[in-house]
Amino acid sequence: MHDALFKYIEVRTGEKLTDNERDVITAVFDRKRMRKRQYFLQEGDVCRYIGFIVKGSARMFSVDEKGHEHIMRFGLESWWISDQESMINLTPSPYYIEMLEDSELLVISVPNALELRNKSRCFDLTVQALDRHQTISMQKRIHAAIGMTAEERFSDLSRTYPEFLERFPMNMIASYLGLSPETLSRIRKNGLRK
Amino acid sequence: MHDALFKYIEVRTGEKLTDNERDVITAVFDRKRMRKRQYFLQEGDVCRYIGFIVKGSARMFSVDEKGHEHIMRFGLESWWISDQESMINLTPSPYYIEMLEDSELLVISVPNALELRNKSRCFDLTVQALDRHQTISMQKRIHAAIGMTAEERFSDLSRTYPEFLERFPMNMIASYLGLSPETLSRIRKNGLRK
DNA sequence: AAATTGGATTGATAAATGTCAATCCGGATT
DNA sequence: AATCCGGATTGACATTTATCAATCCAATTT
Repeated sequence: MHDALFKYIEVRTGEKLTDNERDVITAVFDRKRMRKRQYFLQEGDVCRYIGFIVKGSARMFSVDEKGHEHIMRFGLESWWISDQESMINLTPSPYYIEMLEDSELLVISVPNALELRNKSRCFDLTVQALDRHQTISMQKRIHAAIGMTAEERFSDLSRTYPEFLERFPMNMIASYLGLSPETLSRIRKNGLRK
Repeated sequence: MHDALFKYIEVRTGEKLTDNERDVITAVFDRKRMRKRQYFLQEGDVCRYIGFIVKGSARMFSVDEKGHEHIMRFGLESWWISDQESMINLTPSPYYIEMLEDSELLVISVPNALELRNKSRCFDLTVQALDRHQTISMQKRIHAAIGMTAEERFSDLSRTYPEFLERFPMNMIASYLGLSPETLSRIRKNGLRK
């Protein structure tokens, strides 16, 4: 069912979708089930699809020369997954997108998504709002990364995305924060007294 | 003259501006001269204007409790300055935007900018492209911040924005990279041999 | 010319964080 | 029940980076 997506769009835009818009959207979003550990995108591939998470979760990460993983973002219900740079420039992605739980997605191809923005004003507005929202949240993350200590970053994350702590293992939280799992473990033990 | 902006929009959109569009744009962008060290935005203020740098440069930064400055972004000719979060949500900005050279800007109020997007398709497309571009470059910066060593970040910056090194003092480059000036100095002396 | 200022550099030292190895624990698998 | 495995923790130690203080230099300002 595409209801989760309809609702998401209506909430975001504050407008009601017409029957026609619903049909158009239904036509271009395919339902896709993915299992835990399955890859939505693999390093080296061009990102040709955008996924809307109806149920489940995902992470987008890179792997450096030493084999260490760096988590760029997480995804939860009602979040979108894709590598924007790869999908816009049609360049091979340096990232993996991996499902962290058995998940249910609504998937649209990149060309269809571009076309849909012309057909449905609501969808277009949604994408615009999403871009804006992303820019803002990324700016905050940069601010945290260059200006805060490890402990401050963790406590900031706990406030901003408490659900991450429930949903994802600590070694991934550490990677998201740019820390080693050991350091995060020690921070959680001692820190947060302030 | 607003020519620099017209040219920028036409290059970005690949479309030619109509005379009408040019008039509409000219009507809402004011020319503004600013001197070195003048503030375009101060911490605590709501960001009510967006600036297009015709000539000069700027930095956007925050100041933490210890009085340390953290540079979030630089601006050069043909770059835009504003705090997106503050201007969209009408919240007080945690950032300063300060001119680093005597500069010439084209300034538009936030409400006018929103309206202009409806009046000029080219302008709307430009803003969209800008948002997308920003998202991509911020993602790269996050990747650098959480996954690279200080030395790698500097060498990455040297490749991506060589003009920064020409134009801005090293203590600001250090702040942008999330490093102390001393550490950057030592990296530049020893590092980069790899 | 003298004085001031903003930046850059250097050395000594401290603090933060990473690395490596070992262990532990609980839930899933057989 | 025995085993396996992903994840968390801990200690010892290495490395990176920050901090503090001093100096230097060149460009302005006086």
